[in-house]
Amino acid sequence: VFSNSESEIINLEEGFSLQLSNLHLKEEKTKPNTNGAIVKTDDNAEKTEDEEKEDRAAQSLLNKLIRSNLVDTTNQVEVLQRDPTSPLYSVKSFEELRLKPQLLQGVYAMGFNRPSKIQENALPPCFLLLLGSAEDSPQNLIAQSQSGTGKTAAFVLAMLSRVEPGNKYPQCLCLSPTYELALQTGKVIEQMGKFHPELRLAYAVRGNKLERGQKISEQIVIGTPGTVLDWCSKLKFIDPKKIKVFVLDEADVMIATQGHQDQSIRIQRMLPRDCQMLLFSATFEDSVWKFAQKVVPDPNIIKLKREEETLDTIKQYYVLCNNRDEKFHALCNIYGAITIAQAMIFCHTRKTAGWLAGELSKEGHQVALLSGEMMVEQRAAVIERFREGKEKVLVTTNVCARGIDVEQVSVVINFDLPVDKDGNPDNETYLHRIGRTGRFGKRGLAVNMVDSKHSMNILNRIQEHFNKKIEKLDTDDLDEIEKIAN
DNA sequence: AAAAAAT
Repeated sequence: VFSNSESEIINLEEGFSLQLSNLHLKEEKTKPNTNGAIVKTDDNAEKTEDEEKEDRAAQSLLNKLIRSNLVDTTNQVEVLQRDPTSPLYSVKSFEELRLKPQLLQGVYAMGFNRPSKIQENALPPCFLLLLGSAEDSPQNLIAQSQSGTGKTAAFVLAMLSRVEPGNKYPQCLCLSPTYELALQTGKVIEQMGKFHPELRLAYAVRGNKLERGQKISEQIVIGTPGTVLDWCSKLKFIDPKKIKVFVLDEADVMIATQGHQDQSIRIQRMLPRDCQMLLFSATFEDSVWKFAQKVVPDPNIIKLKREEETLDTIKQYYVLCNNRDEKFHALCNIYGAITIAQAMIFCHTRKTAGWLAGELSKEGHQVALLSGEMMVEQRAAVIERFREGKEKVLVTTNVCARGIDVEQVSVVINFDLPVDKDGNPDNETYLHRIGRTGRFGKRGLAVNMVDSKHSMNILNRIQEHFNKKIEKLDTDDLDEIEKIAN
């Protein structure tokens, strides 16, 4: 089915009927682990050179064809089942899930042909009933997998498959850490569910005001913690007892003490006992991981290991300066190089972000600013312009550190290094920030601006944590920068 | 420190 001829490629694009069986002929081998975990490893050992060459050609073509993570080069998935004796499901096609035709149509219309690695493993526990398992209740899940591996589509599919469009009340609830991410995920839900005529989505976000006493008729709700909590409790727009699926996107921040723990847990306590809980994130710091297992009853656990690879596609540099003004001038020097595609510049505070955007404008560089202190209407407009490519450079805070998916972003600049409230390096945020680039296996560039001995020390600790060299960059050497940016 | 918020 797969071929290099152009006519066939066009057919594939139009019909979305691509069969990828050729790429995954090898059966996966599973071997039991000491603590009941199953570690699956793709075995490529007996492939001939020709086969490998064919695989490589096929993969590069596919990547060009379809903007998705169809071909996942991940080599290790760790699955820890709630019941280690039950069979280990792993779906190789969306058909196996026996989705409603309207939903399958939505999946294919988005350009997904075959489940990504995380989807292969994460979907079965969400679909046990459909797969004809003896299990009667939907299973809970904690899933960790790197940026751009298809987490969003996995939990959106889980929600859409369980929703009953005929029932005009909220049945699925998804929480996002920020306004912008809620909008983005909402778009995915809308796209994937667009062939279900009756299906509606409500946005429980800042600025979305409803009349008192009103009830929400939409079957799915996506929102940010504060608004969702209000809608469930004092405003009573949502009856939390009727929620069947509860999703925490960027789950680690959603349950972290320094994050949205209070509100998320208060919402969770209002849900019925048999409500399915799905936690997804690219990172789970140790203490948060323990807490997750405490709040999610009998979870299935999926970990997808690809940290090295993520960092392989993203080149990391640092620029040595003595103070904030020097950082600003260094940034001006590389502005031309970073605007070849799109760039995101992260600052520690809203104030710095505002200042930096102002200074860059004064120098005649066009930049957009996005931070949490802005009005929601303005925030929606800015992120939209950035998505459309009307803005090339976005100066922002940690509000955009996670989840924001703009394909053209090829450079991430840490104008300030990510640190937590105690001033220690924030490794999780670092990985999330630089994960805004290098998406879909593309190459990405991260530049860290260092302005003191203290921040150099923080950078060194980040470098040690990921065990990955961060090289020095001379911002006066424009040739070198252009070369890297290209 | 940022984010969340009909406070």
